Amino acid sequence: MATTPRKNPTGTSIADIARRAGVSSSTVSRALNNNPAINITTREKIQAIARELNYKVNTGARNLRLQRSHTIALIINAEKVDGQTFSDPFMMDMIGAIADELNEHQYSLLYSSSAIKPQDWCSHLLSSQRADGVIVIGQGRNDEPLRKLQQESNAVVAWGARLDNANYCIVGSDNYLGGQLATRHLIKRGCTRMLFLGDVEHPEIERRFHGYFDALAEQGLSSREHHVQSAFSIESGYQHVIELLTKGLDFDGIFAASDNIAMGAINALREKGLRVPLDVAVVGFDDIPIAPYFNPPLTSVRQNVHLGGKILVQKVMAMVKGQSVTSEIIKTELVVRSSS
Amino acid sequence: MATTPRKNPTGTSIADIARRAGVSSSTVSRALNNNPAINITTREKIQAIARELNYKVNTGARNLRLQRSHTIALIINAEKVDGQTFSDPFMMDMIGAIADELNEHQYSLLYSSSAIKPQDWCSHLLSSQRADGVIVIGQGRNDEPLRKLQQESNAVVAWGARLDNANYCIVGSDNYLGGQLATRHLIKRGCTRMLFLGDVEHPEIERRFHGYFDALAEQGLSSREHHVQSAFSIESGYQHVIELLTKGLDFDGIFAASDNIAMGAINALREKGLRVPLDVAVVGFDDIPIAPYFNPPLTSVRQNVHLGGKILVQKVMAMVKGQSVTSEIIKTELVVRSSS
DNA sequence: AGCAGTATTGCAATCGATTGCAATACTGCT
DNA sequence: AGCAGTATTGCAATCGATTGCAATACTGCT
Repeated sequence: MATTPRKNPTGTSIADIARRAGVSSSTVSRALNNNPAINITTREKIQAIARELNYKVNTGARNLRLQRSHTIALIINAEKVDGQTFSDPFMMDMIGAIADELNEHQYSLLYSSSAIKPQDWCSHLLSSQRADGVIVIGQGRNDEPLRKLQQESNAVVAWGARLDNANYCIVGSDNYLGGQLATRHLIKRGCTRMLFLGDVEHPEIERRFHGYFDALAEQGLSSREHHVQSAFSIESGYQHVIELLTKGLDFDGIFAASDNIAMGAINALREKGLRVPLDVAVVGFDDIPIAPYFNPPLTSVRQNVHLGGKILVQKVMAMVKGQSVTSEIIKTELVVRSSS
Repeated sequence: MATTPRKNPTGTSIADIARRAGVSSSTVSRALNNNPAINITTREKIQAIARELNYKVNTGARNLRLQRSHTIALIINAEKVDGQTFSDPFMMDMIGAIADELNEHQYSLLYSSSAIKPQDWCSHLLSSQRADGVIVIGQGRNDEPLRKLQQESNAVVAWGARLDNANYCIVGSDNYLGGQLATRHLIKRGCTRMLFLGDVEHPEIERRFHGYFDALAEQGLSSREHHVQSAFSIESGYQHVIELLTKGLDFDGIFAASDNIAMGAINALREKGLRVPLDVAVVGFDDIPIAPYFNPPLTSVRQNVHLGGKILVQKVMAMVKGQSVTSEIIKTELVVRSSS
């Protein structure tokens, strides 16, 4: 079945309504904006005509005149694996939360995956006046592009971890606390030879590692191996643990930097005949929707994604309005299940 | 740390370059568009100045003049569960694929979650000239809003199942085939008392059910229970199976309309002491990234999400260009793992 | 030098909505 | 009737980029 396109009659413009109502477009514009300067009778007549003609304001034209875009850009700053877009339920939740909150503010959401090169962020979004502000999810291994973006714009908020030389506003989970909670829990469960799985080049992961490291130190313990370069994917968690076990590394507790990594790790452990949590206890991070339904149900550090999305939007909106804004860290909590 | 906003100097405009170069803005515009009517020397001089001033075209203004938006709107048409945004790895992959493909075409992606009411789709996106075309993921229980959208616009593509009275372009997986493949596989595995989990009010699910139903009929089998109203969530799969088992329903095979449902179902089975696949074999749909890492690894019908995203974009772009376009069904394949 | 013919450039309008200011219409009063 | 004062409305410019058409500059020729 072929869907043959018809020419879209470009819709109704203010000029059309003006002609129909026998007034000037200024009057129509004011009437539609409910400007009390316009006589109530005229106003209602014009509004009726607008309804009848199914008039919808041309957002582009209005934004041009008003020198704003009424749009926030969202950049998912995550590297792609094998040309495949990074896929994490955590992201989906975050995007949803942001979209809903922007909707509350009557703002549009311009979505950009990492397909746009960081050096083009500015040109693509801000300089070309496409967005009033930018939300970036993830700082990446190097936050240089983010700092540059902030320099050229006045409304950038990133989801990530607080960095010393960051000039942009950061909203993120208390990753350090999360790392501590997870590790203390593993210690309490009797683990003594612990493994951290994650790529500490990512600031957020580094904070998680730091909390983990300090919690171990509290008890005079040290980490078996920590600099495991692991992306956020299930596959990488699996691969790394297989490798480590093949090398004969001995451990009884794993703190994984994400639930995806944790799930991959558990698969590797199972494959090598190790039981979770009996032989190795595992704690993840994120508490994605599937965590309680994994086998074994995953102990995880919960990030409050919906609150995070909401705050990200509120910060960026405040900056757009010219208000001054501070970074914010959101509490994390440990959700204990059977994997530990 | 407070991030104090500075006023954004609105960037450089063509007029600025014109002043600087001592020419008219027409000349600048033409030079920047590499119009050969402009002397090559002038052209290069102007381009150099533009680079120096870090000029970026104002997309809004250009689009207004050119009567286009160079933007495609993406609507995730999925109901929310408990006010939480629908979250499925499948969606994330799809969004990523669409974003990447649009990026190839130099188009922007305007994202709208289901927070916008369907009756507002048109006003929000098309009438207000915000998007040249619309991609809708999911037809929902009732595709009336979609049909209306198509009527008012000339570029709507939906991801879903072919419906008789649909006037819009549809791209989707071969759900019927998927249902058949899954069911024939279960039959071959020796299942005779089969259960379908899914909400057949959704056209896509209905197709899956139909394939399932017909495959059963081929062997003279019938479905134990089919009209299980199950959303796409893990929780609902879990809940339904718990209820059915509590009612004492007896079955040895499950075809779940999504991997999420399948994973929930498996949890319920396990909780009730049933083994997968020994007591009950389970097949899901989607083949989300976690499927092979679930325990047991999930047999599932794979949807080619990346191809799907690509085709969705190509269709909508073709329609925007005024070309005529046909609906398209993408092959599905069964990926057999240990859950069956 | 003068002219036709081409090469370059600029004027002015346009896309649609908004708004400061001026113009007009109306009101109520003496 | 005439006037001040208020209530309504419209003119014209503006946001920034683009483009048809006209104007100007230049080229090469006799």
